[in-house]
Amino acid sequence: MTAKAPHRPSILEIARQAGVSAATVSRAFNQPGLLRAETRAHIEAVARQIGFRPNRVGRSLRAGRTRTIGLLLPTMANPVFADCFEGAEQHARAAGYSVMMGITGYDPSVESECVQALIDHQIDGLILTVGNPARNATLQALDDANMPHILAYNETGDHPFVSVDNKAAAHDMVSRLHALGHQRITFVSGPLTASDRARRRLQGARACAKKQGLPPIAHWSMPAHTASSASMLRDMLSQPDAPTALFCSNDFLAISVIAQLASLGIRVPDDVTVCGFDGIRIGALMTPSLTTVAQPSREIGATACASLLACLNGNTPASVRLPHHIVDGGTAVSLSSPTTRKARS
Amino acid sequence: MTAKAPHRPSILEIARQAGVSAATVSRAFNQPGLLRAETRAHIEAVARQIGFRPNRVGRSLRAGRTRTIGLLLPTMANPVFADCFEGAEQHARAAGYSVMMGITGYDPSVESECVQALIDHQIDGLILTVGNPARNATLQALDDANMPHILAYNETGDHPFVSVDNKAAAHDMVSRLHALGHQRITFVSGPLTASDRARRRLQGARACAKKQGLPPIAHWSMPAHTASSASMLRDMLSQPDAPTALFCSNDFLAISVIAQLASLGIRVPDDVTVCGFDGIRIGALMTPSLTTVAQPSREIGATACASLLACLNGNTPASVRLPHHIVDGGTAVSLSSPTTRKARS
DNA sequence: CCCTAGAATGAAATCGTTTTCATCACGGAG
DNA sequence: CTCCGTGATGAAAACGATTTCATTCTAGGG
Repeated sequence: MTAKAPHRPSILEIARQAGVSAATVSRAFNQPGLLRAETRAHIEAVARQIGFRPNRVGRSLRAGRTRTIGLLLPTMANPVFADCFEGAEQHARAAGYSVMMGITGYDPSVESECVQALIDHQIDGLILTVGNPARNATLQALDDANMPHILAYNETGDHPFVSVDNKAAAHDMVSRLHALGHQRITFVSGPLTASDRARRRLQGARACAKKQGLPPIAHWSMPAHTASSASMLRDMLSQPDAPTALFCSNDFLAISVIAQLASLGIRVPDDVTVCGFDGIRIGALMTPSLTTVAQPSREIGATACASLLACLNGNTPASVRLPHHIVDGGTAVSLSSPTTRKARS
Repeated sequence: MTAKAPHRPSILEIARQAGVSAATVSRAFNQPGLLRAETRAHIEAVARQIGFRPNRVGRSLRAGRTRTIGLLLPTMANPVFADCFEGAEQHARAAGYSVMMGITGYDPSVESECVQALIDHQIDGLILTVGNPARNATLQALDDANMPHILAYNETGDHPFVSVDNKAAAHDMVSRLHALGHQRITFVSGPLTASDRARRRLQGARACAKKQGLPPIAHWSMPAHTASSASMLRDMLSQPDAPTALFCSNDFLAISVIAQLASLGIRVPDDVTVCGFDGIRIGALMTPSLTTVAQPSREIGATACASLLACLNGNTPASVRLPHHIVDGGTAVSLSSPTTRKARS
């Protein structure tokens, strides 16, 4: 029917055409110094002419390593992970590594299924973000399989990680809110209390409140991005001691909360201050722009990748916390001057 | 020093421990029907006890296929591609395939570099979005290498694709703007006029304007998301025949344009109507929410993957255009009632 | 002139799996 | 009783590369 299957040329074809052995062809690519300049040039010429490219599967099998790393993230819909991914992918490619992906949706069973698949593919190492790193079966499996890995965003004592200091960052944000005159601050997180990041951020926020003599920070756990959570917000904000500032555990949630408040006729920041955590790009493009604490997601990915590759070269991995910084936007204003927003635009 | 390298058990270990040959172990996994139930159970027991998992590299080498597909996208920062990716990844995983990623940043040289790497890894097929599919060297290389592939978002006569009908979609949007009373509409795109999608959308928009007797649609090409483009916007909107509606070639750009207008004190939609293209989730969460034409990105990814897998099973791939639909948001209002927005919130 | 160190190359084993072909035992048809 | 098909299994080749070991050849020292 169609043209005959094109049988990609193997190293033996080149060897035959060049009148040398397969070993010599292999050396021409891997240890050119061992060959006479003349032979090497000849082999290269033949290879180029035939369009030869070494088969990475054969190479991987013999070499015992694939020059491929795994990357396991909860979702790509959150720009935090998208940026992290880009940072890691770019770094990996620059180093000659390929990237095999898995998306877990925070589901532990998908996590281990993906990790198993990646291990089966003989990846050299893995960068991953899990829902909850404590007593996590997937991480245990990685240790058991002796698979080098670096956590991104997660923090735990048992595994190397790259993240920001979530506690300190949340501390800074609460401190900033306090400086703006806010006293009653509520921490808002998604349904997953299982998230170690949200938990640390809440801890940091509460520690700051305590240290600065603020009333204790309440914690609202939003069910989902549905309509039901809007009425919940309304009820909570109409209580006698309603908070003047909402500190959302991530930007995505903050944007969603602001949208729901808008649908209730509650204005941000005039009626209530809202801030987020992550520093996603789109937050700066909203009006008013989102006040948040930015973490360097792209660098987190790149650093995790660098760490992992170093690890593959025999170095022992070290955990890193990259710097964060507060982004002053328009969604958080001083309590005493609720018109800041107008001045801003 | 540390524990001896754990030498992942191979099929021969299992064979020895089970007292059978390697072939039999292989069959226990691949053609269980050929074995006596007793032997199979025994082998399975031994395998489970030892914790054996077949090495996909060895398997791939012998089988001539890796059960891995490539996915090459311009960026993950745009939720359109993030969603597409998730759709494809999930579909692939459900079918037992793994995904190897590449991010091109619309750079043709990165495109071909990544494709070459993927081919070297012996992927079975590839889903990709390129900057410009016409006379594209990368696509040519795929054909030459006889590598099955499906374009996502791109459209061309020479390769199978999955997309939406960009012309018709833009046509619909202009029609909607016209119905709202807008006559002077400008199409705004990014710096890359090379994008075949933006080009098709512009064509569709202009076709609609012509058909409905509107003045011809102007085309503004924004330099980048910098400050310089803001002053450009101001100048253009202060011209005598300034447009009343801006149709942005994608949501990301629309959001950026709205932010720049805000910084100029130009209100959307009160002073000018803005709409986008893509239907990214965050657009619905902005206030006012973004008017746009939504394309089913997740399904585009999933469908492309389904097409590709069908293709790997011998089917001839067919191009598909999935349905789009207009999302009426708050950024586009009727010219006669500029207060729609307040009524909306 | 002989011997040897070293450079250049080839032959063959190897990585882990699949698959073809051969072998063996067994049971039923003749 | 013989023969043969069939079901169950094993031995070995194959996939494409790398790498060890052996071999050949050359040049230089004694």
